[in-house]
Amino acid sequence: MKQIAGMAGVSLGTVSHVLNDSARVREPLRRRVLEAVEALGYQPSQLARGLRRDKTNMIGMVIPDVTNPFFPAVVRGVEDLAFSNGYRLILCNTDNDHAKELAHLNELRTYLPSGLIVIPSSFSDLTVQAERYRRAGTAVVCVDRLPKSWNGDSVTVANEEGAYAATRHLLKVGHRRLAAIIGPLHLTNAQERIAGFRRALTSVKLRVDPEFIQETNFDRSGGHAKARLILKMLPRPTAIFAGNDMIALGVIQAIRELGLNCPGDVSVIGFDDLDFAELTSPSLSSVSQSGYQLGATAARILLDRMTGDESQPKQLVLETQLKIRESVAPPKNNSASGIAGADLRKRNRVRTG
Amino acid sequence: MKQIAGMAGVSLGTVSHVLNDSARVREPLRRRVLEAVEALGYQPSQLARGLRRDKTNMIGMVIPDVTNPFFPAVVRGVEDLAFSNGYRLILCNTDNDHAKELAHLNELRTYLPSGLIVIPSSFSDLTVQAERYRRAGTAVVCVDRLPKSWNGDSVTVANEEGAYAATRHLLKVGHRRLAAIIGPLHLTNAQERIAGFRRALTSVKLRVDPEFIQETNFDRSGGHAKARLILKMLPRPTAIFAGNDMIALGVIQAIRELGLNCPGDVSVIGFDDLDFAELTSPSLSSVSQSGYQLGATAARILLDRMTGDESQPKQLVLETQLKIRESVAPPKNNSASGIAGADLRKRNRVRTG
DNA sequence: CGTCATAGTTGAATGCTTTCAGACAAACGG
DNA sequence: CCGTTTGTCTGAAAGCATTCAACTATGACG
Repeated sequence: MKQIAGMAGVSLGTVSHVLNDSARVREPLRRRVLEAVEALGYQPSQLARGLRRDKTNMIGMVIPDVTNPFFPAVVRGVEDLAFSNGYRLILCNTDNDHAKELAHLNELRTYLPSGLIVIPSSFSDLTVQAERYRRAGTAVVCVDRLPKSWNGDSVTVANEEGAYAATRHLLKVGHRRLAAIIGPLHLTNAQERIAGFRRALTSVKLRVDPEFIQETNFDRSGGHAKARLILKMLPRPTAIFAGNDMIALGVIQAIRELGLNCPGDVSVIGFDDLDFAELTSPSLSSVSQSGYQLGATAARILLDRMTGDESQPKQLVLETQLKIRESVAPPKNNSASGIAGADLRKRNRVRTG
Repeated sequence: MKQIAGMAGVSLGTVSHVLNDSARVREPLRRRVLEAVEALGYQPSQLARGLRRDKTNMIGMVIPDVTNPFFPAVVRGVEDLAFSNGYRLILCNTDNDHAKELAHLNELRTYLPSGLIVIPSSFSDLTVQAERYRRAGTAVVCVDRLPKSWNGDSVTVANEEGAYAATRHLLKVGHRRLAAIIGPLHLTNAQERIAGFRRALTSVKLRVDPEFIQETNFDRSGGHAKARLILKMLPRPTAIFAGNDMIALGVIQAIRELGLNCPGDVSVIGFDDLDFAELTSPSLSSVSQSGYQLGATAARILLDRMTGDESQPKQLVLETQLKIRESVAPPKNNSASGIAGADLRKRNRVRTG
């Protein structure tokens, strides 16, 4: 920068003004500066700039795991908007690990990001942390799930309604013995989805055996393990609502391994409608939500905040859409599914209202 | 920091020394400083630190698109190693767009990252850019593909061998009319894969009709479009080598749409062995490579460089592994596949040697 | 007890940019 | 022709942590 000033015969201040349009500079000078910048291939140090301005052009993004196909979509949504507005993303994976999340959140702040978008892993930290960010003038938007008593901006989907619709569909095609395998219940999206599932059952006066609702991680192996567990209970459920598509994948795998057929013996419906849902065999029915939209919307709110929007916290809830594919079919007529075995274990507590 | 110094009754210099172990500090002072740090919840500004040290604890990572399932795996590999060594990732998507890549590369430098890991989108820029980074003392590692005349560190997989093995397998089960749909040929991995494909054919003295080798994007829609094109040629190929799994997905989709059967009418083999490969219908045969390994290895090299490894550039090449699943089967005996239609168009230039 | 080496501490400079207050010149009004 | 205003430009401070040279105890030794 000093070089530029020298070459253009102006002061540092002027160079800065040209670069930032922060003051009127006469055309000839302006041109000389710009030429020098060009000639030297100068790029301002974002570090120094950030230090001085108390704010960088970075947006922090904290997600559980890039490797889970749902999250990259969100990231992408954020990145697109961020990039086109001159912001860059600094990405952190928490692995749903409390401690890692805290570490990231603490360190990220010292980079003075302009904004922060979080898919929270823990139920409490963020509320405290976000307060610190806000005090430092950094807007925070929460996506996909919310920490306990979150009162800032957020973008989520209508999990409860989505799950309700999915379950209603299962009921409509004739299923009566339903099970659910859901993600960690400290996550609000898992809570809401299971609530939707329950409400649907209640709406037709059906009760579920508590053991037919299993909590696990939002991943394939979790779904697989719990599905094996559930499918060995007799009488076995004729349909399983999976908390997300990864779980659903595990469920389908388990069904196959146990020599059963999906949807013949057991119908499966997932949540997320990931790209591969229509490619699996059988193709997966799912509650569709757009990760990209989620991310883009969050970024939109953030950008607005960054440009001075001081309105009340926004808690946006995006719609979901039910996608029925091959993995859901009516139950077999006499739903023989293991009734024969309903002997010793008295599992027949599920009853029609 | 000034507060800390005040509270502990020492100078700024001492605080810094305690925090960085940059000089011996007597125990009582040291303790007082640490206590003050604790009490105030102080975290050093990474910005100021970076500015002073001419280096931040960030590692820049430039990839084509997080949304393509292969790349997150690489990212994850990098992140794991980076994080556990105290480095953070700053992630940029280029969308295979030359200009965007350049912009990212230029701006990223001004953050003074400690290292840079790139999956290049363009064939030339990086070589120039990397030189600038190196002059600034920043190590650069190239992953997955290389730009033209790259002479720095890199980690790739044995694309040529992988493609060769895959093609040999197709030949072995009896296919003679092979087609390939490959990614952009300015990318080295695409070049190498198609080279492997060709070498396999040559090795059994088979020649391919040039129109049976189609170039497109490494994505589903590309594979879909080109597959539709190829499958309408008569006689139609009995097997298609897809440049990656996304392309393969598009191919399978096209096969289905044209009322054909995979693997009955057309066998398909992909490259990457993405997670979903075993879940599609039919499950996808593929050349397996580990994105995670790729990323982790690159990060390893980078970390070594950052701690002073000045040895010759390393050009690591990881092995691939052939995974045969349902999508490959022997061709139908009389490979009737449209010979009937081999009329007007004289497409019958493929011949056995 | 003076001297000297050593270990421990400090103050100030430094990195790069932004920004604020002030300087300067030209233009304007009286 | 002088005082103001307006429009440009400059110089220096500030932001935060690191680091180097310099300084002060501390203790050893003669």
